[in-house]
Amino acid sequence: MRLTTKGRYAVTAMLDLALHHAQEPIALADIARRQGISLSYLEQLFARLRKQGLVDSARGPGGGYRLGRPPAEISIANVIQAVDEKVDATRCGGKMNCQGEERCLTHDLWSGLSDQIHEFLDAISLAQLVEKRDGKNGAARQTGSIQFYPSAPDKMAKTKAALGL
Amino acid sequence: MRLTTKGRYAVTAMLDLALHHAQEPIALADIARRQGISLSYLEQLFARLRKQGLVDSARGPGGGYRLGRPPAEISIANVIQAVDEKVDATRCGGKMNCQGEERCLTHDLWSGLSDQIHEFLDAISLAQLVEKRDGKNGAARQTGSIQFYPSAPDKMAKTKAALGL
DNA sequence: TCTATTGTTGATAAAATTAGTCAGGTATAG
DNA sequence: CTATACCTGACTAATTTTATCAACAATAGA
Repeated sequence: MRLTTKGRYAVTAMLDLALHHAQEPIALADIARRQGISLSYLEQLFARLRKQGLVDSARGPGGGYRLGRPPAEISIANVIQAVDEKVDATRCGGKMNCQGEERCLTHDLWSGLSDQIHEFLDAISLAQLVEKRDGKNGAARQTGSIQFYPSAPDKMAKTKAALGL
Repeated sequence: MRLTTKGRYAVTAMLDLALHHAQEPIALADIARRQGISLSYLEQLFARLRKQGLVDSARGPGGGYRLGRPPAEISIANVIQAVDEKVDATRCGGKMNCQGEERCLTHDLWSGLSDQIHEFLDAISLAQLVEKRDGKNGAARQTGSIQFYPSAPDKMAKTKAALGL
């Protein structure tokens, strides 16, 4: 799991879409203007988001993009993975041909952590982020009260367990 | 909070050090060989880690690096922040001069999430990762039972609260 | 004490990867 | 038709990673 500006742009754009969910399709040009991201870069990102089914597109005048499924069913991890093609984190692909005991050991530790991060981000949906701030007006950062991904209770349990709770 | 290969290398190297904690200093050449990271890159990373006091260095034959403080007192977030100089995540530095309502809105959502990720990683120490696999031999990834950062119980509570628990 | 060895430190630059731009094409509503 | 907005692929810029080099520090052994 990697977390770069690319993923941040994608999440930001998807949040923008989620805020206009169930309305007319949103043109990328609007998102570009609102979020301060270049149109051409957005086009590149949305090509991938579309391939993953995270968004639907409509061409022509009045066209644009819509969320491919309800915001509650799109996790942050979904979005990031769609645009940030995964790099073989361990560099020994599934800890084979990984010579030396020490190496596999640290690689195991890292990939364990990496899994935790992934589960963490997979437990947060677009809907949650949006709902969260509907309660408080604009004070989204002070009080962090993020709920778990509701449509995947099994993952929630898993993440809770992972946190030792 | 950014999560790139650079941070991964740093964490991997620090884990390697943690595994040899309280022994002789470890030469970077050893880590480079064991973890498959270029020596020169490690030298650059460790220059930063040293400046942050996360490691101590010893020169001369038999020299190398040691952890700067007990592994239980070094969080993953510490390591990543030391090498990955922070990028202004919102691009409107603290949500000022952020024209347009929509923009600040999504930026708030993002920075809230970003804070969560940071707290999450700050709640995991090197010691925990190492201890974790001491129980199970090599099966570190299947059962994720990461404990919270023991020397910072306040942060643990904060993270728990952030998760809505 | 002198010297060879091992290893750090810092600067600089090349190679490789990633991020972002640009110029054109395609579909569609009016 | 035509204006809008998606789509695609080639291109450039920026960053990350590796490599090279020149000093410097500490130690072991003669």
